[in-house]
Amino acid sequence: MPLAPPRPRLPSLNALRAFEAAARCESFTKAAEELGVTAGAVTQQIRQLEAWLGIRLFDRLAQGVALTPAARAALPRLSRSFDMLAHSVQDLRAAHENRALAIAALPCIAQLWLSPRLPALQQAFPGLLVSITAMEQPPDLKREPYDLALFYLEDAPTTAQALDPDAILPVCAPAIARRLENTADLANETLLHDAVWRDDWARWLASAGAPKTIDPHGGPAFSLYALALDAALAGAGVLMGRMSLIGPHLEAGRLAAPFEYRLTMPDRLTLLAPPDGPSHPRVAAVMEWLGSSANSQPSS
Amino acid sequence: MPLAPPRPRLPSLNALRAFEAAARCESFTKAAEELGVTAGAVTQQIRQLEAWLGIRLFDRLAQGVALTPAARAALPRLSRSFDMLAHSVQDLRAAHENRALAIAALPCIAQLWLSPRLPALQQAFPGLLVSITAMEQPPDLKREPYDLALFYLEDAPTTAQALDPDAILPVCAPAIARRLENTADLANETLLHDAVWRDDWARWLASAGAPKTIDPHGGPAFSLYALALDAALAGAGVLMGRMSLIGPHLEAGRLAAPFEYRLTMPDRLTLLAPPDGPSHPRVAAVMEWLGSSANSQPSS
DNA sequence: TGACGAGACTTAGATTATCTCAGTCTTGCG
DNA sequence: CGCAAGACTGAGATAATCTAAGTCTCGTCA
Repeated sequence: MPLAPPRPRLPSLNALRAFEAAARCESFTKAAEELGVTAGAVTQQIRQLEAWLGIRLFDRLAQGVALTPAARAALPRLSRSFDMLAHSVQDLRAAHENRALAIAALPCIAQLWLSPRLPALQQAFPGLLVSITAMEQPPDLKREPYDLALFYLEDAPTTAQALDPDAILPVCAPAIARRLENTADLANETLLHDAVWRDDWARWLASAGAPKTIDPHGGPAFSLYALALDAALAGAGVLMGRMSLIGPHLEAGRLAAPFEYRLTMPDRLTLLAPPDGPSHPRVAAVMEWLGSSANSQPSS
Repeated sequence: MPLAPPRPRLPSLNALRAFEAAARCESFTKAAEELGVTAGAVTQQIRQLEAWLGIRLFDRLAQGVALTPAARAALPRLSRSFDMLAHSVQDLRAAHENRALAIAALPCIAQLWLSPRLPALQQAFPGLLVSITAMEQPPDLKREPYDLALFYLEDAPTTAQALDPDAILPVCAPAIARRLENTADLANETLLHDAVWRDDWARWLASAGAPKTIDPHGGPAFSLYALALDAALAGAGVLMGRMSLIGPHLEAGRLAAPFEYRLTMPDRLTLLAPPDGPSHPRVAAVMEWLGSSANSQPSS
């Protein structure tokens, strides 16, 4: 007795993923960002899912969306499903012999902290392949396929290893440093900023007791810290430097610190590993190596 | 420090689903059938996933495929992920007020057993919406969105309710029955078969001690039991009838049973509910009602 | 009170992803 | 040796998904 009409099946998996993200973020815009698509795409996916289910999942408010009770009730299990799915994929990836150790890092950390250490890392772990991906926000290591993440964090989760506290202080080309005697002299200099850390100058100036007449937000802001650093090296102004990032330049004399005062920061360079145990055979060893390498500044 | 290149994300969810099905079935062809696509589509999805992961998931043998150890190791968690995903969707569907009770059934059960009971069911449960989907194989109720399934099964799981044992016996139009005195007379009659139950005549004839000269596989086979039944009602031959399906016709005299002997079958009509508890508020009551309605044959 | 901004919606059209189809290849089996 | 089963391939069709650009609604702020 055959007769097999295409059975009604699950809704589109992509629509479910969009819903999960939107529900977790409570925002279509944020979900779209997370998924790497436009908000309109999320709108359509959610609508499609609502049509399939025959129920409303979000209440559309003027300002954003709100989960319906039914959607809220189903969310935890749905999220756990995607967590488990991602975990399964990690299992599969783990089978890849000698695969690259995937590191996610803040762009400035990738360029200025990790990159200089790579030669020594390669020497310490012969044959190790490393892939580095720069991103602004720490990835969800339960979900995304990275073996290690390097970010500045104030509160490190238990699976993480936070390095020694970091400090900031003004740095500049030696020629500029020579004409700076006290913080008031900064009024005549160009202050260089990183776009994300725009407040660092204000914090340092306040903490150092500098005259309030200095505009802590004047001067150019760079979208990449490395660009701001290049500008400082070229003598274009005074940069608020992070010791962990500009230490080697200070030691080598390419940069000078006109003022002694260092402001210790609450966020520390942190090594994060996936919560479900190391996903790459050498993660633990590499983490330990990187942790101890933090004290011995790389040469050059 | 922006700069956000599209991050590497999870592999295609559809590819994962295809892999899960293929791995579970250990066959691309069966997986394709389950997913309702062609085998070529599965081939391509698996290849895409293998390329993404950088590992081989199946060993291609001349005759079919074999899971690699890595794939086999990851399968259980992956399957559970999809189970949980489906479960989440059920949660969402459950929020739909007054939604239809989705019943999956063997086509012959849907047409000949369930259909005649629907009027009384509607009367017993006013306002209840019912949707019926016919299919050859019981759906995986962990995965597919049905609230109730009706199939002939030998071993019912604990969540199921098996009805009284069923029996088969030859039935035909009364005019034909009058010229049949003993089983040997069947040699001169056309035997009607259901394509799926092609062996039922052989089992009954052997059990009834009929002459071995009768060819138990002669005569036309119908792809739908209801078609074979129509042929029998029209006097085209003798059908091996299931009591649960042709009972009303016997009672009404439209069909006659030329021989007394009934062979009790090992598979019984079984009501299956999803393992995670009733997904529809009235499932339990409907199951009970259907179970007790089995004894009271519907009229007409 | 009115301009603005945030956030979601809509539609058309473009872009991808996915599927089918038809033919091929290999191998086990009669 | 021919056939059947099961998987592969590549081209082309189809369907799913995304983007883009313009709307709409409401808060917020001047």
